[in-house]
Amino acid sequence: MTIKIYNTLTHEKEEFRPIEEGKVKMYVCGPTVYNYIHIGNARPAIVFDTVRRYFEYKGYQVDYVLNFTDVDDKIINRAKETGETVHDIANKYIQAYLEDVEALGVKKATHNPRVMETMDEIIEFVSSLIDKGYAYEVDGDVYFKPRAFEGYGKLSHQSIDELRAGARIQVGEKKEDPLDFALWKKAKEGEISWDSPWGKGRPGWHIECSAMAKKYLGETIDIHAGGQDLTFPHHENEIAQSEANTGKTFANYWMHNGYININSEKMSKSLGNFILARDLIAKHDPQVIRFFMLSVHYRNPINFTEELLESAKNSFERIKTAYNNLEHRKQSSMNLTEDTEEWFGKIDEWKKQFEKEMDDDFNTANAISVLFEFIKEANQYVQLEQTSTEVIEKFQETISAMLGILGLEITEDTSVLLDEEVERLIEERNEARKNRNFARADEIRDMLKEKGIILEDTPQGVRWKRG
RNA sequence: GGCGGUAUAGCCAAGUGGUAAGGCAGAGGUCUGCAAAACCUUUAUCACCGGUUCGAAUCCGGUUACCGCCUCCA
Repeated sequence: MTIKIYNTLTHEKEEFRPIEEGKVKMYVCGPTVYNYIHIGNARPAIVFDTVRRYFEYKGYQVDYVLNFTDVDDKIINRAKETGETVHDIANKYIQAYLEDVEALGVKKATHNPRVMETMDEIIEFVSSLIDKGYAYEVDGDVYFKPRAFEGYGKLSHQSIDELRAGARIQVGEKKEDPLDFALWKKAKEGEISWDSPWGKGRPGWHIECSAMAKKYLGETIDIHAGGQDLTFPHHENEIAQSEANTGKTFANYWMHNGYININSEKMSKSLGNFILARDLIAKHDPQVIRFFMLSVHYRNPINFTEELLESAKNSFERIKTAYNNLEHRKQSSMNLTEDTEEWFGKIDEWKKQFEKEMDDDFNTANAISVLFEFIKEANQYVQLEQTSTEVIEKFQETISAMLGILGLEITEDTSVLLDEEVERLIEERNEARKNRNFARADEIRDMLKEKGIILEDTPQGVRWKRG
């Protein structure tokens, strides 16, 4: 089965065909590092990490590039406010980003290029665009001319004349056309800058991604991804720059994730209604946060509330409970039962079903619903009179595999060994139950509950967990 | 003004032509000494109007509401 991807370029789901057999070259627009990331920034990190994981699960080798914008007005302003250097600010928040995203189960990118470290390539790129007549220099600034690039607007599906109405010229800019955008900005007095053929300055925002993608992935890449709001102008401009420069298709597939809303309103740093990823991680199990994000299709908006997160927590708990109940049932299972093979077949079917949903434009919402149906099957199995260890283990492996694709895992309880005292209490309770001294039995169960240990009596003996 | 998206049960959320997945919450039942967990049963005709079709949540037209992009933004 091939993977289908909804391509913003065509507004259709298309079968994924890699440029190079067995490989995926993927570029994801990363954060501007002037602050801690909010949960809206966390969404693409999680979503595209899941895309990557699924490709890898299917046997692809994925080159995953995520950049850091470490030279930008906001960073410069931030540095002015705090008295730190631009480098300090950037380093601090890059570190913070990596921590936050790791907590959320995001794998490390193959490359994490930074603007400061890509300056030579950027300057070379800009020069090339000037040479080819797509860009011009005015008094230390360099601008790109969208009108010179045929096909401008093809990603955002806007005609160049309609875009014109929205374009503005800011004070001090010397554009020939309002649509023109900066490739290189002349340095202001005392501002961080780099030498270039046009004097001291720094790159415009869009050019960095074109330069980095080319540097690490080549002139044509498979997938370019980012938040919906980057479609225009950022990605539109990237296409224009890259394709004007190379004459080749920049990216075959464009993927854009939906926003996270707070009270049905877009969350953004500019609106100030944001929740920092690290604050949320401190309060909630990051796995639950990830699970919550993946329970909605990546292109749809997510409305965030504490209640919805709570609901996601309970859902996720159901999966963990099922897994742990399987674990407990292992002790009372036999090596093989007559229908072992039959169960193996059934389990494989569920896995295929799960993959089918993922193949369809990474429909994690549907994949999760398959997982829940599978969980139900597992729960039913656990209650059979005779169970096979192999089948139980296969159930567990499959649950882990499905979760693994989503970047989730059943974490081992590190404090899995009972204190001797607790063990003794469970034993005592068993004795009490035998003697039908239920008052004492309940007393012990309540006592343990207060210590965070939940006892459950099953036909196969006492099952306990930390709650 | 231009472009685009969304509208499905109490809540969340899938579903692009054949009589509505899944989860949370609720109700009833089974199991249990009681509980827990689990299992079983139970809750919608898909914003509205009209059209196409044997048949539409799903296609077309219109209406309403909300949201986003067009300006830094995941």
